[in-house]
Amino acid sequence: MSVHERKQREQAERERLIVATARELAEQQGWDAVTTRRLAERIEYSQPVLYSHFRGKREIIGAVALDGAAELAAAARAAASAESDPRARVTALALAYLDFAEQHPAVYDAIFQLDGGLAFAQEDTPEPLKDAFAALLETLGEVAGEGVEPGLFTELFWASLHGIATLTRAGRLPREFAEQRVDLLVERLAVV
Amino acid sequence: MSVHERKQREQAERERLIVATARELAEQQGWDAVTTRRLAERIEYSQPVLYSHFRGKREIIGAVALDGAAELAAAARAAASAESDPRARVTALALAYLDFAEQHPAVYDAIFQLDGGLAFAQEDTPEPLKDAFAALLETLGEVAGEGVEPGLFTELFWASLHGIATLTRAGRLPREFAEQRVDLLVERLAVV
DNA sequence: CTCGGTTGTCTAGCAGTGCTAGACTCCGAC
DNA sequence: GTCGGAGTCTAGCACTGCTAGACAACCGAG
Repeated sequence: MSVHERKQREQAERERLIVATARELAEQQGWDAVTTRRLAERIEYSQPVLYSHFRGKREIIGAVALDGAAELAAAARAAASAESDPRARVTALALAYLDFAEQHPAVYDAIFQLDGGLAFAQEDTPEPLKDAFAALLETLGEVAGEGVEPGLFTELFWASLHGIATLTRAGRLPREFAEQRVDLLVERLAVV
Repeated sequence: MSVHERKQREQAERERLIVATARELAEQQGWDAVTTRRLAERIEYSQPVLYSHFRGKREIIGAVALDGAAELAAAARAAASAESDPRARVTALALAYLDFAEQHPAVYDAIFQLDGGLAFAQEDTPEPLKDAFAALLETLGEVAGEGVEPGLFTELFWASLHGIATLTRAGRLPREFAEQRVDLLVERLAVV
């Protein structure tokens, strides 16, 4: 039995290696550079090995997305917990979110932009994704305002952040005045 | 000379055909299905002909984006002009924007999501893109509120709409309650 | 009305993509 | 020590964007 267990351990180990390498490659050179050949070469196995762990490239992206979602949730909670005033918390959360998107564009894309074959906003949504939303909800729910469903408010606030993040990164929004935009967003949307 | 002119006319005609066909194909089957081979087949020419009009696929996407931006601007102005009350105008604009994104996902992607090799938010930004932003500014500038730069406010509002549009279309946001989200956005962001 | 040259178009091919069938090797169980 | 199966690789498929070079068609000059 222990042989079998060792093999399983090695299997899991290699799976982590694949995901970590894919992420690294994506962050260094963008997702376009993450080809199955290059990925295989980096992990020092042949291409077909990838397919014994994942159904295809899409599932690898999905795996990176799940990892990233957990980190995003942690970053959001860390930023929020550093502030006591509700409004300051929201600002900190927003800045942390945008910072994550800026610092880890490839991971952000894996989560929100690319097709990782993941289900969103459904019962079978993977836990890390649900939890990332929950992390936002914890802080944003407090400033939804009376008569406004916290979930709906969180969705809206999140969508706004997502729009800012993606448009900025794609060069559609000037980086100038980024902070003013966030301030204005918080000032108007958040009800104290 | 007239021979030369005729050739130029035919050239321009065929260029329109390429762009229109690319758009049609993208709207029918998504941009992934828009390959140079398929596109060439549909316009009943061989692949290299595409490259005598455009440097590559990216420029074709860019051309579709410019067409689309003009339409988006027109749709925005049409929606806004149908309302006299500033707040109602903003709501109408927002709904028109989201409706455009929903009805023409491929074109919307060409403008805001894909790389069409276009410059944004710069001096050399193509006119249709500038004009689309101007169309938003016309209506949104009115409700920026005191002491808030209309351009900045428009960018923020637009980013929010963009976030809603993309997250909804990617299945990240439930279509349910879409209208409530817009109402909330307008209610909070727009200052009458 | 013919002929040369330009202009336009096509065929064929390159290097790359995601993915897979089938051969092979190696290792644990008997 | 041998056998069977798990694990891995080589080689290849059908596709991608893009291009070099052969070819044909047509225009203007004589």
